[in-house]
Amino acid sequence: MAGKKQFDVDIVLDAAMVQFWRAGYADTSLDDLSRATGLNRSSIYSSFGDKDSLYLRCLNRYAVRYGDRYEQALSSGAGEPLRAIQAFFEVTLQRIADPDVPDGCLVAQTAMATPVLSPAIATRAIEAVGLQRARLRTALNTAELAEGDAENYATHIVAVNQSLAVMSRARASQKQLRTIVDISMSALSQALHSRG
Amino acid sequence: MAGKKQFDVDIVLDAAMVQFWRAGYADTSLDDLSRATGLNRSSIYSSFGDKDSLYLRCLNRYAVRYGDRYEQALSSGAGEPLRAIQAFFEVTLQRIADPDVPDGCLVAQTAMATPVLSPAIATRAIEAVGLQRARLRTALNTAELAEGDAENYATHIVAVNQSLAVMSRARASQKQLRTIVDISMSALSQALHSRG
DNA sequence: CCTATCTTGAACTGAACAGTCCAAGATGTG
DNA sequence: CACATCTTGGACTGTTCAGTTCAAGATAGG
Repeated sequence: MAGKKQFDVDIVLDAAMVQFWRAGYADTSLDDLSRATGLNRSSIYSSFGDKDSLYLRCLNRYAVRYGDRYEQALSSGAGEPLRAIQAFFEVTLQRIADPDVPDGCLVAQTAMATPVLSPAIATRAIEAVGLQRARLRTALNTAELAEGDAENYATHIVAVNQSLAVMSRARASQKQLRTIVDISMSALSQALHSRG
Repeated sequence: MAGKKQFDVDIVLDAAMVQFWRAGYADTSLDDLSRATGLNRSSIYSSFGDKDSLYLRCLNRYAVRYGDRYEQALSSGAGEPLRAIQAFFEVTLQRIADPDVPDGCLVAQTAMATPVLSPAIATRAIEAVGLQRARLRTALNTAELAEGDAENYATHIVAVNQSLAVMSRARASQKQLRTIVDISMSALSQALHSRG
């Protein structure tokens, strides 16, 4: 059982990420991680460092993976902000509908726990939210919308997107989640039409 | 030091509530509770039962206290849904601005942790969200809005209200939180005016 | 002022925790 | 086949956890 690494780092990180995502930092023990990944404690420590380091790596992985998908969604509706934002929300709605990953959102959950997490982890979660807002601001920065409005709608949309994490954990139905999104979309549509 | 209770139950529950609210269930130890309340472990157990029972009691206290404030806000704008909902959001915005209590929201945070909390606690948090939605539905059930719209806006507003908890923990400014609310208010205003 | 009653503080218990260590043994090289 | 190298599993450490126990002593009633 040695000589070469006996596992695929990406698969292990995915398993750890899902475990943290489902149960949170505090309620995930190293035994949980060992069980979820199939690795024993020594291998986890030698490959990923301590619990904080592994969590940070999982959070980064999550932020990059879904960040890419959000980015892609936003640019798929290029030039048409309404379609871009709809595609953006669709990423979240589909993730919540996917039975292979937990409800909620690792970033939202990390943000909620900032008072008890290490500064590095808390900072990373806040950064992820800020990056999300920047992406949205760019997608909304068209002739159809005043600059300040782009900023404001970006803030609103980031928040509504996070609210889906809370509501999905509160057992809201897919239909209810769509309703939440639809009303924000109608507000955006209104703002775009009053100018365009 | 005995004969009569040496403490005020309400003050103790408030202290425990704030502790849970700030740090969450998992990151609050009985030592933390003992420190926060000034009571020792025996007194906590004899007066409130185990950690789960105390948490549930704090959650109920939170739900009732702020539930009353939300209720009051909604009825303060009687007949005028727009004013009622604005007052509703104001309760949350002022709570977040209050330096005497933590950011975030005990209900939102409990909802986020449903996968690792006891069923009784998880159920109570989900109930609290449902009650909030019912309150909003009632306040929105006017001639100015179709019945289905009242339901839909209630769902949206509950979600946006929860999003303020996440965003406040992600260090959003008061101004940003107000922007989030304002855009939902504009959507509601639009829906009301297109009928009234 | 005496006694039954009740709160309280501190010590205790067994379990779970994060993190460390090392012998066993599989691997790749020569 | 032999040896140096590196991963791995499991045992171990010290700490912290939730929950229990109980003697010390304060209180209220007679």
